[in-house]
Amino acid sequence: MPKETYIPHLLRLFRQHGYDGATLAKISEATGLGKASLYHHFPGGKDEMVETVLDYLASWMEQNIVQPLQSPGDPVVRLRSMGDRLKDVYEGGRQPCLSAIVLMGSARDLFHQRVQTLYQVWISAIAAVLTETGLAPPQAQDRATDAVIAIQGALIVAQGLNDPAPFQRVIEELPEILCQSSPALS
Amino acid sequence: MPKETYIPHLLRLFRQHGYDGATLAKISEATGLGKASLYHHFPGGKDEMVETVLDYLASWMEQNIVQPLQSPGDPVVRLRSMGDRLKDVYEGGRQPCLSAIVLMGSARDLFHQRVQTLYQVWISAIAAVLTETGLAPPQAQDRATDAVIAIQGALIVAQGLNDPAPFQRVIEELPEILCQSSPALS
DNA sequence: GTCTATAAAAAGATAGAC
DNA sequence: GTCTATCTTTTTATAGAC
Repeated sequence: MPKETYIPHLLRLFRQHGYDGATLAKISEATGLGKASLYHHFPGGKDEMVETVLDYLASWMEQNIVQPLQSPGDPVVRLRSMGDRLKDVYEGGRQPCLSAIVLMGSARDLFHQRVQTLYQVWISAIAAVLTETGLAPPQAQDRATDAVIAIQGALIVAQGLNDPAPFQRVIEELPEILCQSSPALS
Repeated sequence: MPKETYIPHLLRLFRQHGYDGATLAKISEATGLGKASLYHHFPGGKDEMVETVLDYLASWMEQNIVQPLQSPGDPVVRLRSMGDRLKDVYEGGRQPCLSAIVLMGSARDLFHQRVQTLYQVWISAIAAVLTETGLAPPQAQDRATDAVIAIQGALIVAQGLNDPAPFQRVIEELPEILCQSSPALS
């Protein structure tokens, strides 16, 4: 099987156990591949596996978040579509964010640049939409940052409370709040 | 030295490397104690070390967050004092949250109950302040949850962008936003 | 309370057959 | 492309001296 086949398994596993907690034994079990086969697909070992998944997530974000945000139409509608995609990828708030996960392990330095770029791209895409609504660029940047803060925070709190409701509420409310003329989060 | 001596070192190390990434070798180096000495203080190994640090953080939160929030005075002032203490403990946004860290490793199940209780206590304390301002209990609960979401999210984004500014901005703005009659975050 | 030394287990990685 | 078997290194944990 081509190595792309295993990206969903790897994503799930790294989200569940973190970089350091996802041992080759667990990866082997989750993918159904022996260790040697894993090294055939990913000669660089775990690092290359995480890299592959992060690359996949970057292209997922480009396709499912950034491009839809750049398309024409009502800003609120476009932000709602972002929310729908986020509910998909985070399974309604039941799954944590891999970017946050890799920031919190011994692999932070290794992948920090990738995560930073991913956040920057995401924030910029939201900010571009908000400037369309008449918001000045600096305020749009702050408010877009607050949007990502709310999403990431909601994922953490949903994990902590073991209840996806906070995440879902944030996703519902975010589009309108972001487009209010009186800033809510910024 | 009594084992409390090593709590700050352990806190720093677990925040930096996560539960799985903080090996006994690193802990030994950070504390200046040999492995055998570590087991003398913490017979339960790493699990007991994390437990000890989480217990410390729970009592820190009771003293520095919950009690000040319950004291008399202007709600905005009390929430600002919470912000000051958070800036201390998270070193201005340069350090991640240990609660979030333990949620994202192989020790999640082991410590999840502790983290859940900690979040619940924190949210309830904020909600109690907000009901004082005339907010109905359900809305106060939601808005208090949003406050913790904003704080946790700001820590993640500050880590991801490698820039403490988002955290500091959230801390500055939070007290007023929470006490606005027109809800900002909820 | 701290150390050195050592054991036991787990994790990462590779060789070579099929 | 996948496997079994093996090897190396790291990690956790303990025994026993000081």
